[in-house]
Amino acid sequence: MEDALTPTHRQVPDKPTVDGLEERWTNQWDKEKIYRFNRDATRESVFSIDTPPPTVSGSLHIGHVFSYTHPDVVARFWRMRGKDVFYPMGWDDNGLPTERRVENFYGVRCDPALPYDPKYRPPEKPGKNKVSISRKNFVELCVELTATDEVAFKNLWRAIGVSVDWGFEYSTISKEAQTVSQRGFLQMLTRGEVYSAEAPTLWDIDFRTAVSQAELEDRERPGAYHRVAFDRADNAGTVDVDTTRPELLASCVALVAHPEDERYRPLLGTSVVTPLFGVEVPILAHELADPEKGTGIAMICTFGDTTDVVWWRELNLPTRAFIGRDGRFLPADFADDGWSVRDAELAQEFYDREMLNKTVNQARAGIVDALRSTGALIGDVREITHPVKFYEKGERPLEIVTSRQWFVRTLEHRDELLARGEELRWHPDYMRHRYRSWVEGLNVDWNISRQRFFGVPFPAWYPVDENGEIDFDHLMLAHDEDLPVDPSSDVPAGFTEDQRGVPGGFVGDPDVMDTWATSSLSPQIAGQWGTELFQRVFPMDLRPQAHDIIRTWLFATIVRSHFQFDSLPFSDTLISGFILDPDRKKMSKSIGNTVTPMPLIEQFGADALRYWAAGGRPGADTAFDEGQLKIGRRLGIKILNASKFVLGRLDDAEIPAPSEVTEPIDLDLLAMLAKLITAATDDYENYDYARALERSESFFWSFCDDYVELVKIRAYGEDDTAPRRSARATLAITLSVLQRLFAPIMPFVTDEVWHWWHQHSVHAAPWPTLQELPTLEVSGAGSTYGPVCEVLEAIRRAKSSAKVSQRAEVASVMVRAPAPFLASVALCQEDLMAAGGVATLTTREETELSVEVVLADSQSIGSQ
RNA sequence: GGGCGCUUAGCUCAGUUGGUUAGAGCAGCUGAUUUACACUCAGCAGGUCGGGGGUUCGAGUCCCUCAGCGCCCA
Repeated sequence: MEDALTPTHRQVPDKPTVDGLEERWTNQWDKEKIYRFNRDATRESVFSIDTPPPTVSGSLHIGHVFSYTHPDVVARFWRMRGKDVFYPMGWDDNGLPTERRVENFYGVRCDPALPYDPKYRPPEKPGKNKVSISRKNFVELCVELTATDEVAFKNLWRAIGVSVDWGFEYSTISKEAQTVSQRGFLQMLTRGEVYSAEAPTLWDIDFRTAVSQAELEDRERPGAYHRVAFDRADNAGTVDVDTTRPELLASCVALVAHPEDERYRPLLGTSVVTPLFGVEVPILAHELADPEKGTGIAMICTFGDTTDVVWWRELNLPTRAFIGRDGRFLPADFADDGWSVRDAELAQEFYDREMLNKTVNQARAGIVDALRSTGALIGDVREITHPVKFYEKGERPLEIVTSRQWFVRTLEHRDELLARGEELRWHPDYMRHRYRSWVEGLNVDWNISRQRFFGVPFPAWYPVDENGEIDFDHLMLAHDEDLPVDPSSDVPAGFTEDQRGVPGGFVGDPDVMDTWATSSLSPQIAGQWGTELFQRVFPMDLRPQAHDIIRTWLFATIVRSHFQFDSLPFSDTLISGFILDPDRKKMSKSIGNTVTPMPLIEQFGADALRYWAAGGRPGADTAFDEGQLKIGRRLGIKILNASKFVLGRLDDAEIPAPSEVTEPIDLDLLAMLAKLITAATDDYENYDYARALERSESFFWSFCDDYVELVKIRAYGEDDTAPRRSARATLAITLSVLQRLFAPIMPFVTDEVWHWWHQHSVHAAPWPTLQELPTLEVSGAGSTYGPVCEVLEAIRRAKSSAKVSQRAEVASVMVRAPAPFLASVALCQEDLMAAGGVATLTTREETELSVEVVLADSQSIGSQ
């Protein structure tokens, strides 16, 4: 500890500059391996960070600088506090965003039916029409492109001084991540936490994949209410139903009204007949039916939306799902036993003519015409705007199709998951509400299978029976020691490749895992689950992330850790806000208001960007402000110059010890410094780096402008006197502390100035403590400094209003004030007179404070 | 519809448990200027703390209510 703080030399450049510090110190840190994790560390001494792996297929923007600076600042603080900081870095490269980027970048499309071409190269420029290539070729291109993307990301991370240990770099498509992911899956399966089922699934008809509840978003879309008359089965009249989706009439399995709704109560338990198809369906009651909506009675179809799924499940209704994976209507058989249909032949004929193979929109047009001509459509169609569920990356409304998917049981663990959310420490605390309302609102289990290509495959195969049918009930799983496996090229135990897809043989599970199913294991991947490392770093200390992925990444990570380890995956989470453009709009590629960071680093310096980022408090959306970059740059320059000034004059002798601080003003400054250390340390421990910065910054500017000005004549005088030694010791101590307080936020400039008088990096130096200071009475801190500065200000004000130089001579100063104030001034009288160029200073005890300043060669100027 | 956050100087934001005259930076204005720093320094000006009501000796801060903005969930 002591050694790292003891100055070894003084070597101050003539013209210090903040330009070029990034490359110099980044290289030096690499060389000295400052950020390398100590693998022998015990869990107690470790501070581990569950770094967010960014989506590398996205574009780099200023938001990355913002959100990655925050955990880095925290990491640097704890490193200086003596923790063994485990700070890995990952890249999230699997998943749909990468597939889309590859499709557009190369002009290709994956067709799993095509054979692999080992010599395939994509066209130089993407053509107008996408070229179909095999799955393996497609995946190879994904791997290739993400590798170059990752280099660009890594360059930025290094440029802004993110202090990760690059020895722990991972990517979510790597073999290691796939192994962890498949192992996690197999163990969930063993414990019964995951299941596969043929079930209603949220489905994007363009991407041809299932999506999960977390990937939904509502979009306002035009729609129309159609009032449709259903004949009562007893012919006692009609029941009118408003619907926005008349094309689902064939899938109608019931009508539903609220149990308390007097209008429909008498009808509960009776039946109606669907128009056009003549299918008899019951009228049922359910709380979710909204009496205010339309006529107050709704059609339940399998499946128009997620409410239909709830009704279908809770009311035990039959399934008549006809929308296929391409969004077109599938064949229906009205002669089937499950139907209670008046005239099956007529229904079949109508369906086959107006519905079969049609898109949703085409079928709707046909149905509406037919309803109108039969008189079942009541009144006019009423156009409305209503929220429609979309896949967040999709372009057309989601459909709900029935398909076989893998689900994680989240619903039945809702209460435990809510409790985990309460257990977690959130910064800021109010972000816990986001998690709670998400978990409370879950209505389907977490679907983790995607019908896509670039992802982690499910380590499973199914037997094919003698008739060529897939037997989903007799799953064949990979063995742990064989992981990772790809069931599309690997073969299950006891089979050979030539048995693939033939009767009596097998097929591999065709799907890949949702990207969150892998990234939710980031602590296991980064911490190398299964090795000795894992016990040293898990559960992690900190999960930093943005608030938009609380319902996905944070939630999913908690689910996995709760199941696997019966614990939280991390004790604290630090939620960062979004970056807004200067007009306070969210930055996004589509609006075109994103800001590219690299040119800003060149213009202002990485420290300036970090300064701006560190000003954003946890959770607060922050506007991008170039003005803040200028101020950050200015602060960096000031740190250089102040350090140069202090150290440049201390190069001819030893720096006096703390015990040699004897002058009251010096002791008072150190008392204030002690308060600053305590407060800033407290701020950092509570993840309030912004406040720590603010305190340090304001102390630093006062130190430069007031304290240094006050003592510079005493400190740099000719004779080696006790007052001179007192000032020199104070300057050295304060500078040392301030350089370290700024180090987490401005790592480049602080390491530059630290090396002017120390051998090793400031980032390996200990965090400042009160033990470094002389013994002090802290409670009255500022009682001398404050009054002295007030008099100094009065002198400056007098000079400023007389429009003369601050160096102008002052003939006399008269201070009138209460006794304690005068006593403080007296303690620092010589410094004050020297700093102000004052010839004579007199005091008089009075209740009101006033300072009278008489400039040399001038009129008396009074001021208060 | 439910929830969360925000609303303080022209702009960006601090303001810890209610307690002197509400702070900072930027921008503006007035000046200074060779001995650390023009990427500087000093000074000035600028606010009925979103509106209304309440609790209190005392409210930017606590309570109620209204309005606007943003986000989350349904």
